[in-house]
Amino acid sequence: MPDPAASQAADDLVALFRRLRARLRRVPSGSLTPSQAAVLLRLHRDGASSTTVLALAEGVRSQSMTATLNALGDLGLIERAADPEDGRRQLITLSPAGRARALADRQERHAWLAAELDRRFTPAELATIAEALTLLTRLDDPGR
Amino acid sequence: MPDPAASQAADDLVALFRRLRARLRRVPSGSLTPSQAAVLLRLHRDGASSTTVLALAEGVRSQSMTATLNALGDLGLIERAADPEDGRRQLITLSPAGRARALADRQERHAWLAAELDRRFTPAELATIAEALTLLTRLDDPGR
DNA sequence: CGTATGTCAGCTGTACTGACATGT
DNA sequence: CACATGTCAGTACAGCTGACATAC
Repeated sequence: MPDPAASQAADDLVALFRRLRARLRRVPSGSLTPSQAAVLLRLHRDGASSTTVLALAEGVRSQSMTATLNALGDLGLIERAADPEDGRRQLITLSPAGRARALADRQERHAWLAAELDRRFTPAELATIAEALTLLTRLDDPGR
Repeated sequence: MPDPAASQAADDLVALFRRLRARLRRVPSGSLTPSQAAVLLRLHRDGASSTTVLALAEGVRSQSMTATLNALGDLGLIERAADPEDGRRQLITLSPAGRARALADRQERHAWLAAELDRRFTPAELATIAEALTLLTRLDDPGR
């Protein structure tokens, strides 16, 4: 039987997720879908990658990542090249258009949420939130 | 230009959401889908309701709620009755089976997350998290 | 041969919009 | 009539599994 505080926090976390997710979905965000934007940003931050690596990083299956990459490819935002060292692998990089889009989209995507956080919370409250978010990333650590 | 701390928190919040959502999705949870379970729990907590009211509470359109309610109806977990005071409205209540399922599902659904929180965090850290979650619900407040 | 990478096809869950019947 | 409630049909997104080709 876990700590009642943990049980309460679990309830709150799930409830917050459901409601905030619906809220975030309604924020206009360029023409890219959320998963497309996430991959674009990751490529911009971490440089060239591959389907499998991106899938692991985003926590999805490689098949799902393939679909996202196909969409980004159709939009001309990424380029694929065979890895000279391993013919199975594809090196995926941002096209020039993709680089520009990553920057623009980042601005647009987080503007609403950042403004809301800034507007609704004091610096002290923001510090508490930031600390909790850092802690919560532990939930996503593998295994232990 | 918002506080850089707000901007950073917005980044972290979105990233945490993406990854934690994927994680939570993989937790086995009875046979009910997440949205079905959420509606069942709400009916159990708040009593009889209607399609429109439930849709507003869950932050979805009435058409989407209709689909969820149809699924719950097919499972025999809810009952619908015409509102005697307004023929357009349907009074939706839990069936006896629905009441039992709501309780059982609640246990099962949050067990994993509560155990993880309990396992990975100290009481002090849990307190920080609980405080931040309380703060963050403000984001979902209407308007101000 | 077994393993790893990546793709395609098909399914599910969830929400959306538009069109519409019905009741107030 | 306008308005509210609820439904059905069609579509989009994002994940999943299974089957498979290809390269190591």
